[in-house]
Amino acid sequence: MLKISRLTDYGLLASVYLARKQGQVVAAREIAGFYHLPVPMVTKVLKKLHQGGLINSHRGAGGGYSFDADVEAVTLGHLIAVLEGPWDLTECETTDDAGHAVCAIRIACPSRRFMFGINSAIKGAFEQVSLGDLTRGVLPKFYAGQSETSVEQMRGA
Amino acid sequence: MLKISRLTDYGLLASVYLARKQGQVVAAREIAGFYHLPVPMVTKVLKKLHQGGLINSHRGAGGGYSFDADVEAVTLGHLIAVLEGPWDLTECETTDDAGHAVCAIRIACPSRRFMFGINSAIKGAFEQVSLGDLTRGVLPKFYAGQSETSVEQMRGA
DNA sequence: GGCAAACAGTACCACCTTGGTCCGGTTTGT
DNA sequence: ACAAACCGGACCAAGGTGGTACTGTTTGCC
Repeated sequence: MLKISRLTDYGLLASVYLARKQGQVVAAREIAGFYHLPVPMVTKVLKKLHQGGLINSHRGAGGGYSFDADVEAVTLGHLIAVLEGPWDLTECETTDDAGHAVCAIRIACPSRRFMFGINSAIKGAFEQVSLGDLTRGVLPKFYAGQSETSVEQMRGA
Repeated sequence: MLKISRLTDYGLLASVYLARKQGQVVAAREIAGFYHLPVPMVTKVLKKLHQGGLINSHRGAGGGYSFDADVEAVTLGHLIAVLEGPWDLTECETTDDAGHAVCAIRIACPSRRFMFGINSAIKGAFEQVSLGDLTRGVLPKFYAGQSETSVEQMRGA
């Protein structure tokens, strides 16, 4: 029902934590402790981020994970893509194992074309927020005329 | 995982069907037959639409549902709000029965402020599409510079 | 060399939501 | 009176989600 999974949420928190300690090696335990989250959940999500190539892992004693890239080069869209996997608002374009469209009325469907547009809009919105924005807690250019203003202002609107 | 429920999807189809036969009374059976959907599912969703005040119901033999309003006055956002109920990308602002915030780290959370913005962006996108647009199958002003063009063109971009 | 810290991988389970069905009741046109 | 159609539930199976546990493997450090 149009919700991000909690795991993805944890992933964003972990990413921000790592980004704020850019270049440093941080153990999963530390992140879990900071946010009061179950350790296994945090390790699970960190694995995903690592497999997605967003963070580096360091095994062995004193190991952990580190974010070494440019915080501006990573977008919220990128993070969600890695954490949530490929997603779509609808099954309009989904195909089964045999490659056949899941939706039986696909051709005649009145909403399919729109869902594609809405999808793009959402992904576009995600793409406009960088990890740097997240760590700073400041809105990016994304909202026309409200560039670099605090989100608090927006909430009042 | 960021998907609208199938029930909501059915609701959109039913709305379009009714909007195309604006003012006419149509039985749930007819809509279900047209889209090859299970009748009880369609009735369920029509009930929701009726309770949400979007369509009128006519009981008794020869009864059914009718859409009598202006197709331009109803937005996709309105439809989804009725069909999906109140939703949010995250539980950032969700409160339990006692009115306490569900999220334990709400104040310090680095992504909360952004989720609010993204949420608004998505709801805004939904708000830009009218039921009339859906029935015509044409993109509205919503996409700057692509006003009133077929969505097919957009897909190629 | 051995211990412990920390990641890797995988299996497992309880719970909730979702999609779908069914049934008895009420309204109303013919 | 009868049947068509909505009304309002209860009900159930399946799948996804959140969370736990356990067994490796790597590596720093004494």
